[in-house]
Amino acid sequence: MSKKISESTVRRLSLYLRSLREAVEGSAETISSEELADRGGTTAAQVRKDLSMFGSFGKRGMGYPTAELTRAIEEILGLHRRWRVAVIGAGKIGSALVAYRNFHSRGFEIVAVFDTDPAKVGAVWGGQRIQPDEALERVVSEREIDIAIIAVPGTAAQSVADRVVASGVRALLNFAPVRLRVPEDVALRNVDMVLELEQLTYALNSAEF
Amino acid sequence: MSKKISESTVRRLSLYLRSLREAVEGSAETISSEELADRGGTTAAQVRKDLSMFGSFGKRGMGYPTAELTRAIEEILGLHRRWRVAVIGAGKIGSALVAYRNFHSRGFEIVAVFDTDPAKVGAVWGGQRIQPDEALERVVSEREIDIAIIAVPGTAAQSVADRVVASGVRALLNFAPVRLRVPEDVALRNVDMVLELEQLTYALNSAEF
DNA sequence: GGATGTGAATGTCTTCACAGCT
DNA sequence: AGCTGTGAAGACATTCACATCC
Repeated sequence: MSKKISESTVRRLSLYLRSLREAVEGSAETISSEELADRGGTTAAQVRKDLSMFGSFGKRGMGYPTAELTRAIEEILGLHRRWRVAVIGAGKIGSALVAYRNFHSRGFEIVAVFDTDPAKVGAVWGGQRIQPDEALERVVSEREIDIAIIAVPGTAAQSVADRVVASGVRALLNFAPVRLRVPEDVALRNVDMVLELEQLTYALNSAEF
Repeated sequence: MSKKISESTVRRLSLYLRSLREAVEGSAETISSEELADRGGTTAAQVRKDLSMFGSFGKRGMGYPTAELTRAIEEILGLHRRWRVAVIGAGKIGSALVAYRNFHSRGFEIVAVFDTDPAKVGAVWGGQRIQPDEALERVVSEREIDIAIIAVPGTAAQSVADRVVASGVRALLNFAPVRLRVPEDVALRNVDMVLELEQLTYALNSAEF
């Protein structure tokens, strides 16, 4: 165990975790690498390799104990604690994120929402009063935000990123269709819906040879 | 050229395309692999490899002609035509998608929206009347939907996927946090926001060693 | 017996480095 | 001279296959 962990491995851990939670609910005591593979869309060998990077969780001949492995993966992914999230941009996407129930149930707490539009500031969404853009730096550091979700137009995204990073945030989830520059100790993930659609059109377009 | 194209290559083509459009607007006649690399967050060699998979677009000593390369990549990605999209599920996410202006400007036309909730059916969003779930099969095939965006709860997602695939759709963009099973000739991309957040918490959690 | 954990083999993607055009 | 296009090398990821242990 304990080599360098690839991004794909981490992504698969999240998928295994989901299957494990279902298995725990279905009160299965153990689960095999093969079943985890099936549900996660990969192979049994891959599952074993991924897990072996972090330790030895299974029992030979038996499989993996579901409850224990669930806790182990939660620990690896940092899900043993709750995380404080700010949503920046109270447009349609921001609104959908604030209302998204899966965040809360998976340990993510939206504790601040921001917008530049004075008409929106002051409104209350899901218990959060929308705060003005000027309050960004102060509130982000006071409220100890762990993760900033950027849901502003592309033109504003880099500036928002710079400001939250300067205020101490080390993880960004960016919905704007632009490539953000961040210091290398800041984690960044992009959700880019047009890009996903373009992967689909590529597939459609090449399929009709 | 003309070997098997990897998913990463296609993803990068979308990013190059974005930079190219900016370059065209800035009226740059040509662009070098190095500049494309910079803007796309990759290396010059990677840009040249990616492009060389599809042809020989550059001039040695000069770089790539921006306008021509833009058209070439649009052609490769299938963006020389418009695509007909259905959004299934008129919740918060569906609502954000219907309102998302970048779709339309990038060649994606939302031509149908569906929901099971009788209270929502009949409402008009962005020019689209929300249609009842029962109309899914009929409308999807009549309106010749190319791409279905699945924005329903996880429990309903597989059934919706099966139905649109049966109605002839060959490309799905899934926002539900479940692994969908589709025939192998159907293109599928997932947008999974909890999974993205979990990649971030992994990074945060390992950073504080 | 049955399923894990893991080196070794294979496959895939990225980077290097330079020949070949313009 | 400058920058592309591309085989070859290198890095990385996945799959195989089997010894190991419950």
